[in-house]
Amino acid sequence: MSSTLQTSLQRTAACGELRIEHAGQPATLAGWVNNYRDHGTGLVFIDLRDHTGLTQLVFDKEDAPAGIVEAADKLRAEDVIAVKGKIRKRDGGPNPKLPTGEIELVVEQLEVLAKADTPPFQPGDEQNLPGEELRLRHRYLDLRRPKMQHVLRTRHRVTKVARDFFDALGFIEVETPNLCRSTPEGARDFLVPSRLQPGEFYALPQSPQLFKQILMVAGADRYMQICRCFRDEDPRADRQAEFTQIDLEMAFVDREQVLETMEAFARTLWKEVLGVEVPKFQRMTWQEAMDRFGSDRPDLRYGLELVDISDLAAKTDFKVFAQALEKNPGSGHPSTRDGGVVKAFRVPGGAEKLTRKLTDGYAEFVKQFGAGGAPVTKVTAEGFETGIARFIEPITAELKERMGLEPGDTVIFGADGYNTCSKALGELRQKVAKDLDLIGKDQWAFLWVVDFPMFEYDEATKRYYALHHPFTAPRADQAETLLSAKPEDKQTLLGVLSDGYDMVVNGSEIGGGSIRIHRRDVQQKVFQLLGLGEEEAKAKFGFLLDALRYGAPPHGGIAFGLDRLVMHLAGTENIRDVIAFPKTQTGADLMTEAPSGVDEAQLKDLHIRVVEAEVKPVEAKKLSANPT
RNA sequence: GGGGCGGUAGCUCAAUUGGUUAGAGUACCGGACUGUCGAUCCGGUGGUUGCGGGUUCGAGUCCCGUCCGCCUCGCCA
Repeated sequence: MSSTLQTSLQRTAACGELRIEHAGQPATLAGWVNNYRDHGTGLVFIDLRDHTGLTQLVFDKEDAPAGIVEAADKLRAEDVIAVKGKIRKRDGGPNPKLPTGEIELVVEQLEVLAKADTPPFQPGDEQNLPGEELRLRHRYLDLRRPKMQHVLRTRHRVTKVARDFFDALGFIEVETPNLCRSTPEGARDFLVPSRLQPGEFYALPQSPQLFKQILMVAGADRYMQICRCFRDEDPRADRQAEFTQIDLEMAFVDREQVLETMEAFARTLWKEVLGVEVPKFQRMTWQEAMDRFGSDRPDLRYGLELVDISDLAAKTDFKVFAQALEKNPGSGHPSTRDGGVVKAFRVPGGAEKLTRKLTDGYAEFVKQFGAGGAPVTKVTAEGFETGIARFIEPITAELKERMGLEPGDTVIFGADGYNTCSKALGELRQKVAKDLDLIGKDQWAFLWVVDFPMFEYDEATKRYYALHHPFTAPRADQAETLLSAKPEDKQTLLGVLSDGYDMVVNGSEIGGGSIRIHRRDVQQKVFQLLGLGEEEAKAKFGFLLDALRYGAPPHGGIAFGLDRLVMHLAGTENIRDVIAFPKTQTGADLMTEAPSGVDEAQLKDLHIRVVEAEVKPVEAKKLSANPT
């Protein structure tokens, strides 16, 4: 059957909205054929789908004009049709699985708007989800799935709530450029060649950071933008090279005002989207988060807290402990010098639940974070047994007291430099929580992590790096220390705290920001410490230094990761699920087959020559990309 | 750049130690059927086991390379 070019039937209802009270009324529906149940010459059932749900259509020879049942007989999955008929209470009894399950539409008029080829997979079949590769290749089918429609709509809801919330507080949305100057710090830039200026390049923005600061200097007062950002680094389950930020900045504020505003936004979001009342956020310093959880974005939905037992470990004869404690000797806080530590966490009831197989796996697991292993032991009424029990026997009483150990617990140890030890145990803590199913459903553990160090020092390149970014202000009480410090005052500089903050929920960083530097001398000092010479700073950030010269208000802000917010609100573990057209791990869009080669003429315009040896074998790529 | 897992019918998967004609469910095609809703029943089509090479009497299975996808370390101011 050929389909029509235009529909003469106009929808009067969506497929998910008809109820028993509509029985007796006429209705016109349009949508996709989800499913057909063909009872032969006289009776056909079709489930018609749109983004709102399903309605059962009945084509019954006894109730329908001649020819319609025969036409319905030919309908297949994903055909697009419009139907007109009468709503009635179902003859065959209700289907409790459907919201529309008490009614059906008796079809009197059928229009086939588009026949569909047999689809590679059926969006209506939630039981039998195809592989993600296929879903991405046929994203138009994948997005028809009710779950994906829900995500699209959740995402819309989030941006809508954001715009309304901040508009009510006097924020204005301002667009900033996508063709930007490349910046030296931070992630790898995506570059765009300039046609008009041969050999020069734009960079796509990693964030509108400097533009929004300039807007504060320009008197915008309160700025917001929902903007795309680009970082040319390898993706992860929660990270895409191209992602979206809800970007915000406020003038004449201190940290407290920013945190209050942004916390109110997050709570509004959870209330509006999920109906969840989020209690006031906890706050935790970066140092405390690292000490207790081995992470700057701790998941507070469960315990398994890390305890420093270095002093007790020093009393044992265990070589692993002794060697760790000798690492990176020096004075000062362990976090700034990576001094050797021994830490441990208690797994309540672990003696029974943590099998040998699991704990052996943990030893392997921590190796990927640079740790040598993860010694374990079990707690008994008398002391310890198995694992490293005999080594820690001398400190039995003290260890039990320090960690609150109970018989039946397992203790997992880590011994290394502070950074490695914290990272390894922090990651292991999360793994144990998952393995033992300690994470309750529908728990929301929000917190602010504050008081980050300004700098970290990289031994390989022998220089400081900004932990957040180079425009983050030092905490007010640290400014003088910073200004008077010399680059060689390493202990002092590594101890300087910034006025930065991260919003964290369930172990995931969903927003990060800071009070910015609004004083030119402070900004210059930071550039200097980061190894940017005066000339270089002027060349790369002259516009910022100039702007700071002409009257900059104190300001600060935050950027939320929109994709991650939606992940949490939609309950998905994968960032690709909340992006309509995401890319794979090799940066490919499987539907459009981007990236692609371009014409010689285009390259010539852009003054670009591709080095042949580095071109990927296109034949092989195309062959496996198109199995059909 | 490193580590791990995967790729078999349109789709989801199976195939003993390397051994006969690579199977099942579903989809698709044909037929039957007037109350189904994962419809049912009968019959049928459908495969260069990602690609290339190697070992072997014999490879979906073993080896090497490569491509694609996922997880991850590095990276992500």
